[in-house]
Amino acid sequence: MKIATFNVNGINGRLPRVLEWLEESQPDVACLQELKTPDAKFPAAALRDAGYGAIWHGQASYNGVAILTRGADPIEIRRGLPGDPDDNHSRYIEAAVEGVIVGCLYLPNGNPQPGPKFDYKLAWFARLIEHAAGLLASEHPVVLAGDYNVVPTDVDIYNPASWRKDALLQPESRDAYQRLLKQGWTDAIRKLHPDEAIYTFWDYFRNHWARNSGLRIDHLLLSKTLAGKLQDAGVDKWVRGKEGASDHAPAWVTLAG
DNA sequence: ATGGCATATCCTATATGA
Repeated sequence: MKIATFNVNGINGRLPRVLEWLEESQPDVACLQELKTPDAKFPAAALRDAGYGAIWHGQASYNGVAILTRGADPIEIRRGLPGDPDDNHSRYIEAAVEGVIVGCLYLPNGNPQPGPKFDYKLAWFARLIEHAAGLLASEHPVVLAGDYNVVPTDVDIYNPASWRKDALLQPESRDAYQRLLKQGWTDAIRKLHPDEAIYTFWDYFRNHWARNSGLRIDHLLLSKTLAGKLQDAGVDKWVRGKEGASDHAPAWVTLAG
């Protein structure tokens, strides 16, 4: 089974690029973030015509997450993280697909920091860690895939010095990511490529794509029960090089069985 | 400290992103 995560930065404007990627990469499951569309304008029909069933949690202008499954409809488990009834951002959706629980997440960016947006990021992260503990305790096979907005280590960015004040590199952000991993999750790309510089995001500024000045912020975390089935993991970097691309490229894993 | 670019919406202006 191939599971991918892709921050599309606007599903409607990006639809031709997304369909092109689905056709080429053929993921069985695709987690999408930053839909930037209300529920009513989600392009479900076009995706169904491409062979994918979908569930989505949209929001006008910002955020928004979806799970696509090839040749089937995802079975929704929940939308939104528990722990804060006042949080109205669409950043989490969870489904069951062929016996695997798939959590699709869009963690808050947190800039500028310090400030309320950074506080929200850390609070959301704490809620994710709490929810993830429950998922692990269930002993179900689980993948937590999405845009974590965290550069885990200095290997995961072309030049840490120029981003040292950014929310994505703060010690608090990195500590939260490590606390999550220490529950027993496996960062699939880093597990299979321990030393390689691998990026999933290149901003639109300063010719960063052409110079490969990227960041690794999109991650697929595997529960203990799935880590042993990890076969391959990578990034569809070619997607970022297309005309009209998102600033993120899709990341993916393949699992045995 | 700012801006560079891109997306979306209450669109010749503003908010957000990372």
